[in-house]
Parts: sequence; C-alpha cells; structure tokens
Amino acid sequence: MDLLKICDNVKKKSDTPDWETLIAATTELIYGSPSESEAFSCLLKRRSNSGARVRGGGGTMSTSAPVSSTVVGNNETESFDANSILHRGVRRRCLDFEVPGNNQQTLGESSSSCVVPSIGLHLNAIAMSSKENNNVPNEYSLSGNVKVGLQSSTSPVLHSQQDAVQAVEEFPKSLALVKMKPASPKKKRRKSEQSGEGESSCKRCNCKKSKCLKLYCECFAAGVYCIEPCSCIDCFNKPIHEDVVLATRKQIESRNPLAFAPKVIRNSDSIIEVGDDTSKTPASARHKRGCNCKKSNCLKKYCECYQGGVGCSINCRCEGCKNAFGRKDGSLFEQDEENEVSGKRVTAKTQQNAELFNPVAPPSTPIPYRQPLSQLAISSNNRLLPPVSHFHHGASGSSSSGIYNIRKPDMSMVSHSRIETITEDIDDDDDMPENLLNHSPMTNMKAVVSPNSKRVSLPHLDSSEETPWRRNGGRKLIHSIPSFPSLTPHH
DNA sequence: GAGTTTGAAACT
DNA sequence: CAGTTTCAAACTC
Repeated sequence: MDLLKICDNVKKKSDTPDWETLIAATTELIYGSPSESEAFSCLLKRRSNSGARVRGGGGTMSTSAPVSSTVVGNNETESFDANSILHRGVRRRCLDFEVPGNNQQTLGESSSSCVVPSIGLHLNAIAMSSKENNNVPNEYSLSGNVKVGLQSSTSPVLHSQQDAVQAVEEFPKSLALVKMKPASPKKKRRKSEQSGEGESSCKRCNCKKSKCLKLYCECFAAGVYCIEPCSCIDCFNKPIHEDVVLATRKQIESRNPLAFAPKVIRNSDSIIEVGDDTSKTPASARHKRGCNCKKSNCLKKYCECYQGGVGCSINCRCEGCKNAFGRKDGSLFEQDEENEVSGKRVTAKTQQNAELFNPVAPPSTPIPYRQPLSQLAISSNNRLLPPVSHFHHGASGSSSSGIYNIRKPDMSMVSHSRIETITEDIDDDDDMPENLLNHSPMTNMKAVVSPNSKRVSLPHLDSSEETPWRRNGGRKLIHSIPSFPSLTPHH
C-alpha cells in the first residue's frame, strides 16, 4: 500500500497534527488491527522521539536512503517522515557484514554507542545521505575530525576513479594535522573490544598507512566510514572523501567483485545441509574463500574462518586445521582431544571464544557442532549478532537508492524480525540497477572462489568445482551474501 | 604499552 | 599465478 496514500488518509482521518496520533492511525491502517500495529507504533514513537537523530545527527548515522526522494517527490518533509518509518530499522552507524547482530538489539536505538548491530550503514548510503542533506551535520563533522571546508558538496568532483585515487595519493599529508586524534589511539580499540561492551560492535580501525582505503582497513572492508573511535591516520574513509572512497571501492571491486561481500557465508539451509553430510560440511556457514592459516591452526582470530565463527572448509588452504567450529577435513569433535594435547590453555581459550561468540550458550558449553551457525553469527569482536540472512537485503539497505533489491527472500528461512519487515518494504522497489544486477555479488550466483586462489573469479560455474557452500545451488548464496551495493554508479 | 606474530591484501 | 611485500589485527610479554 502506498504509504503516502495512507498518510493522506490518516491526515484526513485525524484532524490533529499530533504525531503520535498520526502514527497510531497509520499503523492501524497498515496492519489492520490496533493490536498488530501497537508494536509498530511503539517503534515509531521511539523513533520520532529520537528527533533529529533520525537523520544522521547526534552520532547516529542514517542509512535512510534517498528512496524518499523518489518515493515522495517534492514533499520533502512528508517524504522524510514516511521514509523514516519505512526504514526505521535500517539505521545504523556500523556495518558488520560478517557479523550479524542480534536483531533484537535496539534498532535505531543506539547512537554514539554504536550498539546497533546487523544493519549496516553502507558507504553508499552514507554518501548519498550526505549528498542528500549536506546541511545536517553528521558525527564526522561534529567530531572535529574534518573541518577544512571539505564538505562533499564542495569538494572537487572527481571524474574518474583514477582521479579520485590519485587525489588520495596527492592529498596533503597535512590532513592528519587537521584530524583530531584520539589521545591514546592504539589501545582504545582493544580495550573496548575486550570489554565486550556495546561499543565494540563497531568497526574501528587503526590504520596508519592504508588511508583506510584498502581492505586492510576493517572499516573500509566492512563498508562503513571510519568514525571517531577509529585511530586511523590520514584517513580517507570519511564522508567528505566520498568520491575517493567510492572510487577506491569500485577499483577494488573491479579487481575482486566479491571483495566487499561478507567473508563468511552463512547458510540458511544449514540444518538440512549439516544433517546431510557433515564430513563435507563441517559447519553450516563458511568462509567465502577459506583461510590460509599456517601457524595458528585456525584456532585464533588470525584465522578468518575462526574469527567468523565458522568452520574451515574445502576452500581453506590452512595447515594443521583445528578450527573449533569445524575443521577443514570435516572432523570436529576431535577438537577437544587436540586441544587437550596442545594444552589446556588452548582449550580454555577456545571455549572462551565460543562462549563469547555465543553468549546465550551456557558457560563452558562448546558450541554444538550441529547448531546452525546461521544462528551463531559472530562479529569480529566476538559479539553475537543476527544471522546474515537477516540483514543481507537490508543491510545497506541502504539502499538508499533502492539498490538493494534482492528478490523476495525465502521467508521460510528468514525470521520475521523487524528488519525483515522493514526491508520487505524496501524490496518492493524493483529498481535494482542493471549494472548492479550484473555485477553485484548478490546476483553472481555463479561466482567461483577458487580453492587455490585468493582471487575470486566471477561468473563461471564449474560444476566440477563444487564447494560446500555452493552445493546447494545459488539460492543459498543469495541468503549468504549481503546486499552490498556495487559502487557502480546507477544513473 | 611495546613488541611480535600472523595471515589477508596488495603488489610484482 | 606464484612469490613477495605490505599492512593492520591479534596476540604476547
């Protein structure tokens, strides 16, 4: 139903300009019954109470996308409100692709604390958002990190990615002088991570040389802009450098189209799969490319598989794999023996990690091997977050421009979380740019990860190269790979 | 907090 | 595509 029409109807229905009344009436119209609309209404009220933050102010980055403009046309105010309703759940400062969060967690509730997981704030969304409303200060401009009159609106237009990237190279180092640095950068991150507090749910980097424009940078790799908690130097991963960021992303994507896809492929069909053949699918989720660990035995967070809380797979080139979440060879239950052999320290640590990964699990209870890891989504900082499948099409839902238009997900695999509800709305827009369709990981169901190569080659389905996560056909991949928008400009 | 280790990313 | 270098996170002391 057209929300605008609803609003109009509501307005007619209600003489009072009272917002809550409007919400109540609207939700009732939408859901039909007051009971159903109640929760929704509460959400909306909460949102409306958060006031200016809705649009990226006050430290809450808004993923609210430009959808509004297309949907609502000229009526800015109205579009905003309607849009904020539609996208109430897709606001988040941080995006953590591998790490889906607990979607019960206060969507849109957090601001500076960055505790809102799961729904990512994609760069594109931010960028568009910033363009959309340059007058609204965001946390970056507020943070003092970037003044210098480099608002995206005033920054020089870079006509090509080469220009942009070159600009980065040539950009005066003095920028660092402008940037306000955290007093004690380095450990800030770790402390918060170790604390396990909500704040640690945010990606925050410590890059010194990469300008936060390479995949080395966790923020950049995660598709989020660096924020104040980051301790990076010469950071270009900020909204004011939107052009550079997007160009760089594009460049990287051209090299590896899946570079910004989540590293961990979570399988919604895990139950079936795991029950099917555990030797081949030691876990229900898989690292996209597999790891290449040599010394860590896939028992430390150096290992991307382990870090992602997934087992190693045939894709991995790891040596001496002892991944607690599932070994490359498919054996898992031997892990305890191995750990005992290698020392209790390892065991304890592993368990500790497992518990961190799954705070719901009772202490000292190893994560059941067969437990669908799609429910054990883990953040890079050991935070339990909602399954990727919960945000994959909303993540970035960004989609500011309605980019994320993954066709209807298999709802049987998707919990009816708020996010889902929200993003379902988004999904109704069938305006996935063609270029995105062509290039986005989401649509590259045939994307192949070479078992022996880090690089990902695209569309080329070789049935002989069956890998666990592909075994189920492309469908699962849809649920696994987040709707990370391609940088490909969609004009 | 400083230094080391590790493996992904980038480069050649 | 394999080997090497660079990088930043993870880890140790």
